[in-house]
Amino acid sequence: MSRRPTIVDVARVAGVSKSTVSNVLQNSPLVRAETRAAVERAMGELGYVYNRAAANLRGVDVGLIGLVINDLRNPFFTEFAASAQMAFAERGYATVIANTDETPEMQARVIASMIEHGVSGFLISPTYVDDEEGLEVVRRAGLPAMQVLRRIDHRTEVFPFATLDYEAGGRLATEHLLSLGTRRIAFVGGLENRPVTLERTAGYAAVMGEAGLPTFAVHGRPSRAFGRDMALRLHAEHPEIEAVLCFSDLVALGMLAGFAEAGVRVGRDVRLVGFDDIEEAALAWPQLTSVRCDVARFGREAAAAMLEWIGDGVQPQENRLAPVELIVRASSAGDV
Amino acid sequence: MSRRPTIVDVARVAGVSKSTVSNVLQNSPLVRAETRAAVERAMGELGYVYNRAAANLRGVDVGLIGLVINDLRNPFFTEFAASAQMAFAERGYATVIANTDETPEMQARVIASMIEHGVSGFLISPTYVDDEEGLEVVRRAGLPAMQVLRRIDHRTEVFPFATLDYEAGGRLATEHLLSLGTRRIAFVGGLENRPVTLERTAGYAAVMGEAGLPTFAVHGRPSRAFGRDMALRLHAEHPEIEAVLCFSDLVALGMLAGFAEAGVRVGRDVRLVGFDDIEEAALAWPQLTSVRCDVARFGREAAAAMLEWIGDGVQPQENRLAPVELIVRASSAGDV
DNA sequence: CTGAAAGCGCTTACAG
DNA sequence: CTGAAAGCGCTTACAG
Repeated sequence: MSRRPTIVDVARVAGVSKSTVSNVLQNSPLVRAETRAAVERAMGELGYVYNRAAANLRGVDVGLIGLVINDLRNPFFTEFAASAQMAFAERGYATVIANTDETPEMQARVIASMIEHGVSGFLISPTYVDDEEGLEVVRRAGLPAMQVLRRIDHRTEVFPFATLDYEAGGRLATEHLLSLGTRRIAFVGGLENRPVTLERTAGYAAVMGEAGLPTFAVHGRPSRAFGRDMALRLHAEHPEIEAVLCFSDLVALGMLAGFAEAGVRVGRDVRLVGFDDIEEAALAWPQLTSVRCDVARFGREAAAAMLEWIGDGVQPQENRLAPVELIVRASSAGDV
Repeated sequence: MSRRPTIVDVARVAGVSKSTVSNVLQNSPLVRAETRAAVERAMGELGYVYNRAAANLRGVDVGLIGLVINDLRNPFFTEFAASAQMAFAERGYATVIANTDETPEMQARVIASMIEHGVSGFLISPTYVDDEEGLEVVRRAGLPAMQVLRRIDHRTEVFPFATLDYEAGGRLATEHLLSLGTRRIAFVGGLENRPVTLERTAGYAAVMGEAGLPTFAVHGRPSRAFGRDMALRLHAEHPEIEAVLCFSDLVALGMLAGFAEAGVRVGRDVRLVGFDDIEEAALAWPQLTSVRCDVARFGREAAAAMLEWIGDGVQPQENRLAPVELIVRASSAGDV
């Protein structure tokens, strides 16, 4: 574990000055081809590795992006994080990822830590915080940051916000269920008063209202367990419900299990629609109709917007809604 | 976006030298309480943030760990990554995470990038590579690295290996099925000749052999889709099979869907056991018997071992097997 | 096209 | 207990 070679070592071996080595590193057009070759040979010989910390000190972009995720274990966010990370990697950026587990304290700590590490910018899917202090430290550090999927700071002129067009998804799903002739449609899942819940519910409520129908919503943790419980409860207490639009596929998959347990045939006795279209939706039985949110593409686009901001200084638009799409399968439409 | 304050600015405001500021930063016991207080006040006033890159240059541990994951989208690895990351965060370490998507090229690139960023060590769940070059660059950089969950480099004296005791899991599951009276037990899933597959199959094969029973194995991608296909095929072509031990819960959940589709009652007509005990196992219908691999604990322990290595120089033992446990539910035992 | 020199923000002996 | 000085590995004008 001897000292790692530096540009000075490379320079000595290549018989040039360290400035020249640095120029090679910078891909400067100034340096002659033979010189470059000699330097590169020396690097290979010595096993030289670039020291970004040193470069950073001189004010160069370190090539590090901070990715702060409220719940990395949720497949939806995992997909987002993985897609964004890989898009960054393709452009030569490494990604510091942290799971805040929905705790504001964790979020504050990891953001502070990432600033210390000199990240060039942030993509943050934030935890809901009471105070508006959440992202203030980022602004003070003068770092570009985008809020994705959840907006906790209303200053979108400072922290541009990008998400999927959930409201449109809610509309599409509800219109679909109406078109099948169902009238008594419930909305299940999603924590009350969360922006995401409000958006997903809004499209549903709007379409129901336009059709002159009453809404019926039960909110709660968007988990499989909640879905299962609600399926059993709806079956027992509200057998009149003909269709359910779920806050998320996790809830819908839980309801699928709960209905199976209760002997209710999904797609026939009751129509079920999920939200997100995670991989499993197509593999469940019956297959789950769902609002597809192409989160992989969303992740790549968010990464691209961030890099454009860092690289060319073009700040992303304040609010960006990525389109969604309804994927119809057997859980809502019977034997399709 | 003016220049960020440095220790020199803090020193000026606090009326001390920059050495003293640095001593405060290092929590040196040398500095007087009042001086420390004055320095901390100045830091707060200026919004000072520590610059780790600069500290790193002086040879201090940057507090960055590299986490290289072959498939971050797989919930099993997500859980591992999230647990490890959070354990590192608790000890003040940030984590650079990269998904290599099972490609050796990606793996080589992200490892190189992390070395440039000055990580203090690696936790690597590697991609299978043909050449043995995979981790060589890490060794040359003199960095500590553990292989987790998959061993691609046999030099465990250099790259200690830690995984879960899959063979014991296979034994437990097979003994359980035998104890229920089933004799024709198949093993489904897992890519052929992968170490993980071999380990998970080994326990099954050993117990079957001891019981004087023949083995029957079908290998393939450990995905839901594969599981569903195999359920349909087994039902059609091998109705004599009484029980199935799956390579993973994903395969088992796929089989659950496939059997449902085929009208086969799992837990009665056929007994099914999964592997990993992901959250969904307990929420499927029927609930899935599974070999529980406490990957969250495994992630925390791997992180702890890494930090001990970095901090105190104690290299982890060469091969470490974390215990597993069989969780019996309805898919194998009927109405339990 | 190449080299000598200054400086990025910190830490670390060392002297006081 | 505190400060002056050197140096970590790089980049960046600038002079040649």
